[in-house]
Amino acid sequence: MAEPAKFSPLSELRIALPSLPLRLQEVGRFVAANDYDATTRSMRDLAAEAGADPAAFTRLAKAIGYSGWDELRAALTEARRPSQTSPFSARAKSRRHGPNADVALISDKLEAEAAGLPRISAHAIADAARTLHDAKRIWITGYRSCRSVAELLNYELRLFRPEQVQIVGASGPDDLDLGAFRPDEAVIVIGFMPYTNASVRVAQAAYRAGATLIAIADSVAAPMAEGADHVLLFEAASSPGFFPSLTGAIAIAQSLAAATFLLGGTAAKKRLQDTEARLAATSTYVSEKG
Amino acid sequence: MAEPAKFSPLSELRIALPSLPLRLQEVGRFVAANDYDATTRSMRDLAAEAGADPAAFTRLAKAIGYSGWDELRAALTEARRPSQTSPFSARAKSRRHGPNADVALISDKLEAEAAGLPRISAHAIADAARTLHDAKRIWITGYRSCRSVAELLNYELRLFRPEQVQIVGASGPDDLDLGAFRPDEAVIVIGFMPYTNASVRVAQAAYRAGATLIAIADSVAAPMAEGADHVLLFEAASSPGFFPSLTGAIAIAQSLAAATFLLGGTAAKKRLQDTEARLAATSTYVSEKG
DNA sequence: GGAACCGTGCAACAAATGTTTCATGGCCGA
DNA sequence: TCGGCCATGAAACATTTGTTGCACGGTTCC
Repeated sequence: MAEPAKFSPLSELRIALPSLPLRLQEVGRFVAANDYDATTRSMRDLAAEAGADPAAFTRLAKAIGYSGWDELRAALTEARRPSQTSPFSARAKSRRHGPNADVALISDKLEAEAAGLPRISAHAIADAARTLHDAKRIWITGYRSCRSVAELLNYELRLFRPEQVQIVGASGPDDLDLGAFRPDEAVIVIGFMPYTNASVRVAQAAYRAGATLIAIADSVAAPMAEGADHVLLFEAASSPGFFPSLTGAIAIAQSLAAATFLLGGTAAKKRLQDTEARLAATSTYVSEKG
Repeated sequence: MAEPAKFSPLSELRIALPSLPLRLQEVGRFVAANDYDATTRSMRDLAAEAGADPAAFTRLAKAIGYSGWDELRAALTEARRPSQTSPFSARAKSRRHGPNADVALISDKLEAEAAGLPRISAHAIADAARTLHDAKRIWITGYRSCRSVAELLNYELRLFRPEQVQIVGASGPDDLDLGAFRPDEAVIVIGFMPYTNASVRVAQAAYRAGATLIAIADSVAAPMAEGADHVLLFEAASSPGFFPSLTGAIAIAQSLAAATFLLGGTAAKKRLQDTEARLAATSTYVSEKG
């Protein structure tokens, strides 16, 4: 009965709309306008809100080629499913061959990463920064490629909070640090799939010690995010086929450091100036020439 | 019963997760990982796929403060509602002097960084990758916050070229490495204003030794870009007032690594697979569960 | 060692779901 | 004007839904 849907269900609906009975048009428009509710709420619920008969929804579905409302809704649900990376994969495939296929791939990668950045929640970062501001001490963890993110965060935070920030395992085996977590401290764990056992251990230790746990991960389902007080999400898999992308994690780390710095007020500002002055005094930097 | 949800339902779930019974944790993780299906499909369906008892879902919902699964699902549904186009609304609201003006700042920062990424030249990266592919050995340099970029590049390149990549100064004073540069080797120097003397010294040493010099910098006028065979530019100052942004540099580093990997062909692929297999064998990663 | 407790799966329950049937009312063609 | 047709709403239908009571097995605490 239900022919394979070549078009998106919403398109099918729009196309068939004009040739439908009056009431079905009404209901069809309602579905098109509220397709999210259509996938989540019940048929009777929708009927009540649309001021129509429940049966009209079943009839509508059959009128445009589905076996019933259930099947239409299933199609709508699949059409809305997130993480559909189809646009990129399709494009990457089509461009794969050619003289400079690698150039196209790099462009795609950059574009994808740029698209991923704005999805990061600024609110979540601001909240996490407040936590860091209140913490007596800040521990940072990241393994494998996430180590670079951890070290960047460590570096920037230490610019204005030198003695209160530290990477887990920096001064000896990780295990020694795990026992040092205290309830008024904050522990930041950075990781994405596949997750390293070590990072999960750190997160669990932080949780057990009662320390505030901040997870920077690619999913709320990440094991280090369990029991975390703050979870900052980034997209690691935005570029197909290559290593996972870290730009999102870097952006989060830098935003987090900047927000924490702002909360520090004049005290943080003075610390930063002191650090900069010391670096300048030891002639770390190339002197500016006219 | 159902208290007003201050946090997102997924956050509540995550926070409560560790203190839950074993089987409830299991289904909780499943819900967190498949929250879209959780809002659209039926409880029994989910239970079948998760290999758990349907009752567990009801119990999970009650355990974290909801009156039942229906209410939890309703909360998840609302949290996912697409009309929440946070980037614009959040910024528009808090743009003024509010309690959290920092949120607006973070949003701006992220947006600015996203806008900066596509300006990176894919061609320049592809050319530089070709150089790296031909190099007998690859040296990497970055100081201060650029150290994280250097280490990420080092990490990713070593995944498929273990013995030919190394950070300058990794095994002793920098000066020792400076004398080791050879004409058939490549040296990558990463830096932005203000430039550190050390990085400039490395660049000059590479130039004198006749090694191929690749500069990743914020300007063609950067001192380490003088005499460089390849200059990859990124925008460091895109966010006003804060620390310079490193997302551009990270994006370049990752694209560079990916492009070099592609040039490596099957040999590089095999190396990477070997590395991954070794990591898996030593149980570095959290084992995936069905 | 016994008792109380908790976590867990199974099965039965009432409620809600999507579907179908039926009766009604309006419309057009004869 | 009549007869057939179709759109429409209400009610009855079989399923499926989320829930709850109960029994079993393991653990903990006297």
